[in-house]
Amino acid sequence: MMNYSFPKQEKVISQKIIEALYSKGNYSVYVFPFKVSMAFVAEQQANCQVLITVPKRNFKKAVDRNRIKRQIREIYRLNKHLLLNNTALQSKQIAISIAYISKTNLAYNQAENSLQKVINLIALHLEKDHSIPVSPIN
RNA sequence: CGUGCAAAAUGUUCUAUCGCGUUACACCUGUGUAAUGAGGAAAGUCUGGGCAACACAGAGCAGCAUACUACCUAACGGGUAGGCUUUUAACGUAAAAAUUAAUUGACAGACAGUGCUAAAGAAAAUUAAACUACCUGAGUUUUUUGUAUAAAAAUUUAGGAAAAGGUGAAAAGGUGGUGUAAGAGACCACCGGGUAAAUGGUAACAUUUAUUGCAAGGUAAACCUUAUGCGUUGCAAGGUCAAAUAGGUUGUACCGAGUUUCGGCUCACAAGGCUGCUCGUCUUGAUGUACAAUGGGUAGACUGCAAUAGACUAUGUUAGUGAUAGCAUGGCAAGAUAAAUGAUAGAAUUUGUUUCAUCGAAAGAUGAAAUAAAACAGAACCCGGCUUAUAGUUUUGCAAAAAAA
RNA sequence: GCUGUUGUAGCUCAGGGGUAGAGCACUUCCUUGGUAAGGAAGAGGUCGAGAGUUCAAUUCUCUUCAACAGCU
Repeated sequence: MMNYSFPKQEKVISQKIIEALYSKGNYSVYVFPFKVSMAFVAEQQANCQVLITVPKRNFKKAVDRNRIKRQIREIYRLNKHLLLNNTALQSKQIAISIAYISKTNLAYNQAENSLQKVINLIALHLEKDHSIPVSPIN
């Protein structure tokens, strides 16, 4: 049975993690219309935490931003099993930020394909990282 | 009948699957069940208040805001009614006025004072000026006539006057007449304005009468004057709990002079706070010494904060022209915090476009199918307003044109 | 959420009621064997948008749009 829920523990809330996501030279993927970056964290309640952002510069109105964020959240919620079922993740804790780059409204099917591609790339990176004994953080 | 503009009202619905926030309950303590979950503007942050902290909040100056009258309201820069006013239309007329309807107004004061008023124009602000043109007197020249005189023209000069021309946004009441050398409110009639009184109205103001020839434009969204009001900062206010790191921090007493009944009082100095400044007022007494107390505070978390409560709201009724107020009955309805209230699929509803069919002279109407669209916009401490944005539908008003009767 | 500032030529900025300028950049000419520098001339503006006050608005007032900054 797949777990499609998306509780609050799986969202990035701490400001320190957000700074870590954007400041350090982390692993990042660029697949249109998303820019995804990833960081290793510690002492969090969930294995994988997600931050979804839509820039105010591209979308002036709060209605548009909210709608795009909700759509991205739905896409992630329905596809996160691709990442969480990966065995490489079991021993680690990561944070992911998904930024929406495009200036036009979101096309659902295209965005779903892109996000699936991104998740696969991240899973690949995790497996490679697992082969290296020393993790880059700590 | 349609179109456009303005104002007001309304602001699509249902099902399935998978999810999110809050509250309640249950237990296996992180799951389940149930209930519930965004607007008329939630927006802009333009305003008034609640609430909170700063001295339970002082005076003057400065500063800011408001500005016809009466009323409503917790309060307001908001609203209602009225007055005056702008524009348009109708009616009316020779033309106006008056009247009616809609509409406009940051609607106190420009004889308290200071400034500004370009270019153009002769002259641009307190009794202004004279370019062309007008009139009178004097001189010179020319022409006419037989001469003088006289007349006419040109020119110089001394005045008159402000009517005509031209400039300008504005040229010192307007129109018509009398008058005059020419003219002029110099005088007269009507219109407009000022002053006073009476009447009506709570008042703004209106009407009538009398009187005044009527001289000093505009700008106060220039400074300003008058009247009224305003303490400052905002929930990132404020309060509680509290890792790591760094190091201390806080309270009390003593510490200038005089006096003393040893409780204090007065004076001086210094530091700090209270609104930008001044006054006034409050607190403290440097450094240091002694004693006492363990905390203070950042990341973060909780609270403030979401309701059996209120300037709440729906309906009815009473009072009032109305805003609104009273009474009766019913209702209690979001609370997130990198920020919930959704996503996907299907169906219905409304509207547009295209095609087809029927009716019709035509405009068009009805039905079916396909396709597209369904506005503006997302609570963030809470209420009252204002402003701005809004597809489609409905209502009201206005505008212009065409067709038919 | 709250508080403020700024929009003028391609760029950086003046101007604070009387029809808009400076520097750099651009165009043409002169100078040089040629280029640069230098000299002379020229072009380029809805003064963010819409209303209002005024005879007249880039300037004053209101509304609105955009950009930027500060407060944890």
